[in-house]
Amino acid sequence: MTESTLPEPALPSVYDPAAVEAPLYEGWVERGYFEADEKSDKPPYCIVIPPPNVTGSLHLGHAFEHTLIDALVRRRRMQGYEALWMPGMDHAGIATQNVVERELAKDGVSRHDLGREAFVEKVWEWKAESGGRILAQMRRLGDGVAWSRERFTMDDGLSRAVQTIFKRLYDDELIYRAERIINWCVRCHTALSDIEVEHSDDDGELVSIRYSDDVVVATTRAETMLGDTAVAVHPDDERYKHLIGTEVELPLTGRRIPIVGDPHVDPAFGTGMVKVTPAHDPNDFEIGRRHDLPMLTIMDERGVITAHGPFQGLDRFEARPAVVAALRAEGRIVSEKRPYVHAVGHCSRCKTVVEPRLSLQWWVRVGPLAKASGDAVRDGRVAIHPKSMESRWFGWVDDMHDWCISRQLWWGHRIPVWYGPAGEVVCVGPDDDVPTGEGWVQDEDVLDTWFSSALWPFSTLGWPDETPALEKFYPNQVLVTGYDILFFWVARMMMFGLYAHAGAGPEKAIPFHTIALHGMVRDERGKKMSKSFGNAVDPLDWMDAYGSDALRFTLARGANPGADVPIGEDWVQASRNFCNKLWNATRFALISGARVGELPPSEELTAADRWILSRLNTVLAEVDAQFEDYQFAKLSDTLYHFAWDEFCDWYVELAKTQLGGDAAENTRLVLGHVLDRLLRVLHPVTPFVTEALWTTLTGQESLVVASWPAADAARHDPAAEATVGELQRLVTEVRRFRSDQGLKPGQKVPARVTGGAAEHEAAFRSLTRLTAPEDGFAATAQVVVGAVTVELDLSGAVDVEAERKRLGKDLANERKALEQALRKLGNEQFLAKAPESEVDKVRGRRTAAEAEIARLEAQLAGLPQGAS
RNA sequence: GGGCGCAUAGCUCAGCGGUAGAGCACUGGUCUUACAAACCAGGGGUCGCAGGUUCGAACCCUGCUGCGCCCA
Repeated sequence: MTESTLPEPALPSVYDPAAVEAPLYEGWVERGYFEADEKSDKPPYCIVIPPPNVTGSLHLGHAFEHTLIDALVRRRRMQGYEALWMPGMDHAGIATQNVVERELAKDGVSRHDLGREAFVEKVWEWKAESGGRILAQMRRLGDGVAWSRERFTMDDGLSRAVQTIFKRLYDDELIYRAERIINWCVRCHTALSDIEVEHSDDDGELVSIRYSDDVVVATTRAETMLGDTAVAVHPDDERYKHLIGTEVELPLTGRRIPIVGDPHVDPAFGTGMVKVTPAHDPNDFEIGRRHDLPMLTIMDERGVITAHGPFQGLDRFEARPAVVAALRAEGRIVSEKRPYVHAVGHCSRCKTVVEPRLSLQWWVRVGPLAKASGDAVRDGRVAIHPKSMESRWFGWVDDMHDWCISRQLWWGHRIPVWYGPAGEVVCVGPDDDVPTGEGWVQDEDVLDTWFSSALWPFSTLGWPDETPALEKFYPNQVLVTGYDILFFWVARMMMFGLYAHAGAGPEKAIPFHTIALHGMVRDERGKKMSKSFGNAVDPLDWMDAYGSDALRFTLARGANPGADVPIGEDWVQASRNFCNKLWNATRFALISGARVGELPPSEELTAADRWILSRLNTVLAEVDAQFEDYQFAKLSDTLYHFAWDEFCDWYVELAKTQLGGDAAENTRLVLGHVLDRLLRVLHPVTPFVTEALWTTLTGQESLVVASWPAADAARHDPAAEATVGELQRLVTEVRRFRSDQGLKPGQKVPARVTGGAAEHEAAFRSLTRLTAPEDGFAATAQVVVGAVTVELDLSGAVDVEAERKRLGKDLANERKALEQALRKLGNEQFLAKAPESEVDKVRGRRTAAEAEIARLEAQLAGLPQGAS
């Protein structure tokens, strides 16, 4: 049986991802592998995609998240679950409206020129033409989503879900309309919820203004003084107590405003007196409410001052220095601190400084909903992975503020509330008649995008209709998302999921059983990726250069639970190399005639065969446990080491000697068996290369629908592992000797082996290039490992100094080990208190070290003196 | 200002009570008939600092310093 008669398989010697990936993906889709059947008897496994933004394109954060989700879903599909990964996008109200308005602006057209209806029509046109680029990019990544079920938050069905839940919440008085201070973006011209505001420490100024001889206040927003309607002090502040109830004249305006006592004031900050601008500051608003103060709005929606003589028409940032200058002219500026670093809120969409503003908006009363969300985690119905993130969750849901849900936009779900001519307010459900007649108008605002995203785990499955898909796949099994949006949509999905399904009972109401949180993708130095910083990477570039599997494997390998993931090009390259390694290992196996078939009984297998099968069994069990615990980094690492360090570096090398002998046929079966299982378990993370190799190896249709390999405990073989472990130590020692001696890797050296190792002597000699002793064999050096002694004939050309150095190093290590052991054994406390097993271990270490030291000293003494 | 987290090899990270690990990078040697995107061998860490608990601490506790994140 000579291998040369076997045909060379049709695999080139280098893996070329570009040639493989696209056709494979299209084939999977065509054959419907990613579609799910809600009528199936299989247990359900459903994950909904965290909906990417319709304006977005694939970035590394998506690639990361999708890699994890895809791996989970693919594994469950292989395990026989009815696996469904729901794809889709959200309509991203502000972002999308901004994009389309920018487009229109190029032609000098504003949305107001078009009017609401025509503008929304334009947005739909834009969506059809340019939106959703990310969906095509997901195919490159290999995302196994059920394309036939793709959803969009503005679709009819999902819009109906939005209207349904709005009506229910409204009727339950969990939605209300109220005038409050909101975060106003003067550029986007809309309200923002608290979490759409990003705070940063910015340079500003702190100006202290004398309102009167007794009253000095400090502010970072001097222009707001125009809207002051009071000055507040702490009611117990002895310095100012007597002023409470008096009035002071507000400079520049001539208005007289009261001095009030309010416990909110911090007497230790500044002068202990604060100006109160109820219409332009959330804290001042509360003070204003408590003291029934007038609420004076001094800016319009663009942030332009609306009154007050000389300041009228100035932008807020122009008004600020102008007001300060005017006050200075009156000698009222006590001090100015500049720069003064303080926290400033910015619109998360456009980064414009947010203006707190009194405004009439719609709100969700989150109290009972947030409590239910906290309870679902508290009582274990919903698990958060990693558990350490739970405190973050409780910290948020247990102290959640009411959610501002109205947005002054045109793109989105319009609030289903109608106002009648006589002040009537009617909330309209999806099947209700819209009020008609003179004077009835619908609310102008639309809902926050997150309001519809919050329904995503069930609106995508058909809710509010009781569809078979909903019955089968709700609750979802897992939600995979970044810890940074735990509050954005996880909290909201929990609130709405639990509320909408409350009637189904606590177990069925939850939107998902598990929340698996991942971190942020960072660059190779751990820095946050951002366009402005210039370190953002387009994942498409890396997929082009190294293949999708390489990118996926790199991301999975970096995914420690809840932790951020640094990624650099070097690492993607390393993953590409790993894929190439798999490619070539399979290529070798095929050239060698490997095949998948029934394994012979253990008795007929060599120690090497039994060892790799034993290791495979262990690795399969480990990977299963790691998958169940969302330990993507660990499972990737486990597979990387098994594939490369154990299978390729040892088993394949050992197989080469076996293939030339009686065990050849068994070896082919073992090679095929291990490779088959290895490719299967790697498939969820690196679907493309494994598919290409596995179909070639097995001749079967696809790995996507192949079964998941189960660990087989019967293969566990400690004896074989011990045998091969000895062989590995022996081979490594001889190689070290050869390297230290400066022997060329290919150079054959005659050697005599005594003291064991008979079983694998052929393998040993092959791996170390040692030939059988010939006539006139004269040992000039020896390598000893345990009971085995290898005597080598270097034809007298021994580098004695190198040998002395090598043995000296070993000796030093052994002496150190002995010293440590003796120190412990000399400690009576250790002997008395440490567990017996621990003491025994140290005793064993001492005995072994003593023996090695004696041997090494003798060997050193036997070396020729002075020669080199 | 409040809360949370992290400081381990040149870099990025595992380990979380019993002789310090990985990947990449680095050094030396090899085109050894699957793979030079590879193979073989090697060097490299008083586990941020200071105390404490323990027979024993990278690992538990306290404080400090430096970073990061979230919230105000």
